Amino acid sequence: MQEMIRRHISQYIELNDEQFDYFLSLTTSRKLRKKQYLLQAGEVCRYESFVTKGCLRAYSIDEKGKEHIVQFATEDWWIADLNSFLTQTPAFYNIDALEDSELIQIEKNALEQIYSCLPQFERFFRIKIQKAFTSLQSRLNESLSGTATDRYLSFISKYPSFEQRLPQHQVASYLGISAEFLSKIRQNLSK
Amino acid sequence: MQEMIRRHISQYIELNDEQFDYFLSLTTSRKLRKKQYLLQAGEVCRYESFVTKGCLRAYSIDEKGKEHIVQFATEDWWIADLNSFLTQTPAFYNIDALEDSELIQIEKNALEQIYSCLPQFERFFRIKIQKAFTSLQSRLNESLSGTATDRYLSFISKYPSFEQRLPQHQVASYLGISAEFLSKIRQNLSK
DNA sequence: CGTCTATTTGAATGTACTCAAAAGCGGTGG
DNA sequence: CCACCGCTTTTGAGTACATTCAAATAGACG
Repeated sequence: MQEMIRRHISQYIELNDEQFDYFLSLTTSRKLRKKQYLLQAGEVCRYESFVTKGCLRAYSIDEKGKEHIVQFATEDWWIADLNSFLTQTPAFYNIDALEDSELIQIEKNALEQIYSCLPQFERFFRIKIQKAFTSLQSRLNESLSGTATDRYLSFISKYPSFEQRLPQHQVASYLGISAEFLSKIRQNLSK
Repeated sequence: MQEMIRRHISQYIELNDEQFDYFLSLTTSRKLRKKQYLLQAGEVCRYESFVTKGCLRAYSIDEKGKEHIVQFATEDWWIADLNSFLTQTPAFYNIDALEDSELIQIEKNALEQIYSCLPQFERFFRIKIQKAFTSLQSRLNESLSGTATDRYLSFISKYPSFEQRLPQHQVASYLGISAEFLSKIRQNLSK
């Protein structure tokens, strides 16, 4: 599970044993049970979390009590309320586990220590966030331009495995539609 | 106008005269007339552009020929098709000028040279893109959770000056609604 | 086995879109 | 300086996409 994050980081920057051990020494690991919160809106997001096992979601709750999923994270993904983490202010999003999960976590102080000792990590997180940005932009663009059916088809082609793994109403929440309507969309597609 | 970008960068990282001059020596400046393209979908996005004057937009065009604005950029903003710029592949978005504009541009090679000579620029662009990410996330969340009226109100409170500066149908395109419907929303709000 | 949650189905409703036409506004040329 | 042209905004009628609410069915888990 440490190997997992090492391979992940090594895709973007060079890292020798000593450097990696230093990085690891500043992280902690953690297990979450299904349905357990990693973060609740209003708390400060203390960690960026790398998922080594399981599946989590970040979501907001609107005035009517409805949930809106902004991100899923499975193996090899990072998850946090980034704004809360960076500014150490109360979180807007909730994060919880959709399956029993395992994480490697890093605190803000530790991350800044890493940035100063191992500046290539600036690069690593710059690249990661750039990728996250462009895919978020494409998701926004789809939600501006396409119909719910378009977005659903795009979702299952981008993330085929999620289709198996996630309950339908979670996918509906991610797509920004009601669970009932997703059911109707699927019914239509199957003919 | 060089002063403008210097102040902008100095908000995030330390920069002495020599370093700034080196940075500047790797940039070029450019003027655009209203309606002129900075980038057309299909071209490779060669530059990240910092706006010192004027206003630009990045937008996609869907199958039906409709435009969807993903970003505006006025003074002190950066604009690019980031995915195209980073991977040097054909752009998905178009970028053009909504007003006569002036830019400071940097090419990918130049930027990488800067990253290696002045590593604090890694930090600068990491921070910039993190902010862009969190505000994009909040925009997506609004489009998942709220009605068009909510999004319009949020838009004018976040960017009051845009309201003056931009034609209404551009705002509508940014919000993901038709120009006619925005007109109807405004009519309702004014009573 | 029973309970709780997830999915499906249907009817009524609401939100936003399309198309068409009219009104407003700004710039340009005669 | 005014008339005209093009573009933006408004208004209205009809339509499409997605929601809500309710009820029935199906699955999952202790």
